[in-house]
Amino acid sequence: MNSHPNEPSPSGSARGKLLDAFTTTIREKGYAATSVDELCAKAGVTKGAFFHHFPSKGSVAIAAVDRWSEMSDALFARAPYHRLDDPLDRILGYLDFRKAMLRGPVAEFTCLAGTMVQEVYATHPDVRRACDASIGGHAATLEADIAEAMKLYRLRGPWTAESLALHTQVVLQGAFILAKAKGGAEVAEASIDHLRRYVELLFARPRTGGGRKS
Amino acid sequence: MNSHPNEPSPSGSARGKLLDAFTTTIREKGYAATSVDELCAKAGVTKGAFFHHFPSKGSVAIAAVDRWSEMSDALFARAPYHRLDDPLDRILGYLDFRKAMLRGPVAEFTCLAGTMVQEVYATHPDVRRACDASIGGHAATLEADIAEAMKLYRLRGPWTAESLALHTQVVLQGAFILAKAKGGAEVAEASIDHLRRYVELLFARPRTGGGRKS
DNA sequence: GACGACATACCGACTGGTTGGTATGCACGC
DNA sequence: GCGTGCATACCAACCAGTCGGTATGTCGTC
Repeated sequence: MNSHPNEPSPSGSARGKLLDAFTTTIREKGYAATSVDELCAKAGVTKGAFFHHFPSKGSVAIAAVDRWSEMSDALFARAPYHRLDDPLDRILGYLDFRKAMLRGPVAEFTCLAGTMVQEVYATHPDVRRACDASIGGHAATLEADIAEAMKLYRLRGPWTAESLALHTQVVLQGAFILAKAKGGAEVAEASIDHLRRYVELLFARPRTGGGRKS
Repeated sequence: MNSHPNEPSPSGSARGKLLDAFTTTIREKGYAATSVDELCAKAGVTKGAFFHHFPSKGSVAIAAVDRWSEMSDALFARAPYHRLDDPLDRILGYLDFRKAMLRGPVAEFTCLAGTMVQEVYATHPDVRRACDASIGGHAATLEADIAEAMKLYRLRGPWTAESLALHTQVVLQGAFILAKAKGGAEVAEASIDHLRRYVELLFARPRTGGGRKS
């Protein structure tokens, strides 16, 4: 899946540092506004190193998105909500986890793939595909829990596990945009609250206490 | 609110044509990847005309977003769902209207402000503000109907009219991103369906038939 | 109704800096 | 002695923005 044959490209190497610099810079300024020179400066490497490791600017984008997917897969895989018994609790746990991630500057909690795909979807088809795979792949990790919860609970309305999984990503991506527009994460938090409430309403809980939560 | 003293800058004039070209091009390729020369070529005017009407590239962005707001305000203001008696029906009518707008190429139904703010939120504060005002202003037009519906129906969960209005925009903006990533509007439609179902669940309808709808 | 003074709308050549990308060189490990 | 991993120097294309100029009004005033 990585563009280089083997090597996980550690952050210490020039390649890894370029990937890091790309990821953080694109989330701040976007793809087109970020120049190769700037990337090299931030990574502390020269342009020669850049074009030694990547044949073009677009190819770093693909490599960075691939690595982004791997790192976020790992991050979510080891998150504590997976240990919950009830699949619905795991879904809600995922949303709580995402909400808790909304800390610090906007550029530090937003999604690389979502940010980049807006700019390049029409001009760089291969980058678009990589971003789609990243978002879709992440959504797919939710699908199993959703499908399992659909068997356990009485449902409201006809919908598929896939569409709900994608809907969670829609809300998150949209929340990032509003957070950028407003300059703060509060809107994003409120929207995740709405999404959480929606999920709770979709799966009619058999019994036990009411729902508090903002 | 317009950057020029009077004049609504009709589409026939150089200024209007530049605004049109800007709006369509940015939704395809983004802000940074669109050059002033390209804008002039698409508008069929010269660079001299461009810098006669706008002091900088960034200032077209602001003028274009302002015009975008005005035009979309007008579009939604004359939409038929406003004639419905029930405020909840108006909210659902708005969502149906938005869903029906998802036709043709992705670049033709996406939002200028949402697309642009991703790129410039950290680098062009004035453009960011204009985008925020555009999205926030549009959300505000929903708030009255939501507030009215909140008085008529029994509600599930604690939330404000403002947060739900913003949540609708979050879902729409996110739906546009996923549509760009996947290269089609289907995800966006499915997400609006989810949002519609959420709204129906939030406002507990007193009686009368069940809810069909996809 | 002719006159000059000034404004608006636009043209297109030009500039200095930046862009993505290339060509070449070199140090070091195997 | 040869590939890997860089560094330096360089390039043509392109970038946003400038500037001197023109064509077409539109005033006031005599």
